[in-house]
Amino acid sequence: MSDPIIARVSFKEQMLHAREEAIVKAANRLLAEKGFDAMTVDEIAAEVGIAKASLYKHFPSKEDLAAAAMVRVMRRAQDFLRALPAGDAPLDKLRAVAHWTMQMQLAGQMPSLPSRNSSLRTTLMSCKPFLDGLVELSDRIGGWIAVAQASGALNPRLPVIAVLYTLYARACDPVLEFLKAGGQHSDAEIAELAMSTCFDGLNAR
Amino acid sequence: MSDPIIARVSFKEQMLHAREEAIVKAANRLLAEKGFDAMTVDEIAAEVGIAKASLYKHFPSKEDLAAAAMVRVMRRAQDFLRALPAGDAPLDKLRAVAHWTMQMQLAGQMPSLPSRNSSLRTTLMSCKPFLDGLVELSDRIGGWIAVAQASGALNPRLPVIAVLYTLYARACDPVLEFLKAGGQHSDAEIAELAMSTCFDGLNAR
DNA sequence: GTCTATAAATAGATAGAC
DNA sequence: GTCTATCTATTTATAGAC
Repeated sequence: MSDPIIARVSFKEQMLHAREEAIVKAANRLLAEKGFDAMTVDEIAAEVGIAKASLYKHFPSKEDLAAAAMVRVMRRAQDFLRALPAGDAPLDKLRAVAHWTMQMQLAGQMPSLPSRNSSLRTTLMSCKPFLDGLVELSDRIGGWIAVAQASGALNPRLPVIAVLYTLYARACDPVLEFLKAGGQHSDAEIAELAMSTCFDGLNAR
Repeated sequence: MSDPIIARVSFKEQMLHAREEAIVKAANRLLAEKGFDAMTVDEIAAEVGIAKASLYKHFPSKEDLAAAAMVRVMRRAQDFLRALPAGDAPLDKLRAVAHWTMQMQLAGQMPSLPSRNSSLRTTLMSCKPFLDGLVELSDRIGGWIAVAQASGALNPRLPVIAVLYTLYARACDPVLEFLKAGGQHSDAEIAELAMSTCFDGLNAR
């Protein structure tokens, strides 16, 4: 067997990591359900089942905790992008990403974006892991957009940045929530409708 | 001249109304800028230039004040709909409405929609003027959508409710804010891009 | 590290003088 | 009706025992 001292440290670290993962996961869920301003640290602690003071031993502030949750989502998005088959056409990759973000939202795991002058925005703009992830994400997706436009698959008259922002915005599209509240459609149908309006538009073709 | 007593009462009422209009207007602006949860009653009072206690003489709560602002926007939307030429094709009317909501948002006058379990939602769901306005608006627009689909202008495979919700959602589309922050496009160009992605989609045609 | 208890700050709402 | 001053509740954050 391995050195007992190392093993014990490793076990402790695993427990620590698991606890922090549970905290960030709860924050992620509440961030999706009600947004940064409306959610409280008490709720997060209650959902994890620990005292609020314990939570503050792991994260220095509510903003930092929320930022960690945002970084976690960013990492998941990057993992998804990397797992896409390299041979797929750029348009197919873009559609896959859009569909993934919609499924994330329908599953209650996509944070609603912070309002314009929220304190969370300030923190995120100083959060290197988040910004780096955002830049890498935007570069990859932006590249696919440009190629898809050149090949005639995407409308070439739209600036790349406009298409990119539109895809980001559709990840938080309230239409999904509206239709889900209506109760007339399954999650799969809702995602298909949103995909259609996003890529094909409302007009007939 | 008219009866001086009546004239004086009328003048007072005009002042009262003007004051309340100023309050609601400030609330409307802040509702658009940072949303219901993030804005404070102190900010509203400061913007109007009155004491917070005075504000509470006009409106019983923050929720009621915000609801009044929402009703005001609803009334403006109804006025816009009624002013549309009766001879216009339904699709043109739908495009005109969408364009109007985008201009409202670019002008900082479109309230961002309250998060799922905000106390404002509860108040709005009990606010008859708002609900009546919403129903009338939805009926009118829904009728145009159905006709536009029957005439082959709009995609007939989309449920009317999905198109309606999409138009509502695009009134608060964060893409407009993103592009405006980018500083590369004028408001008119941004509105055109949003109109194109909404009705024509991202795909080439 | 986790807890209970509490501090410190903020925000919605009100009392009471004028 | 408007103001100043204050109340009450909530929320972020911390102190200190274990």
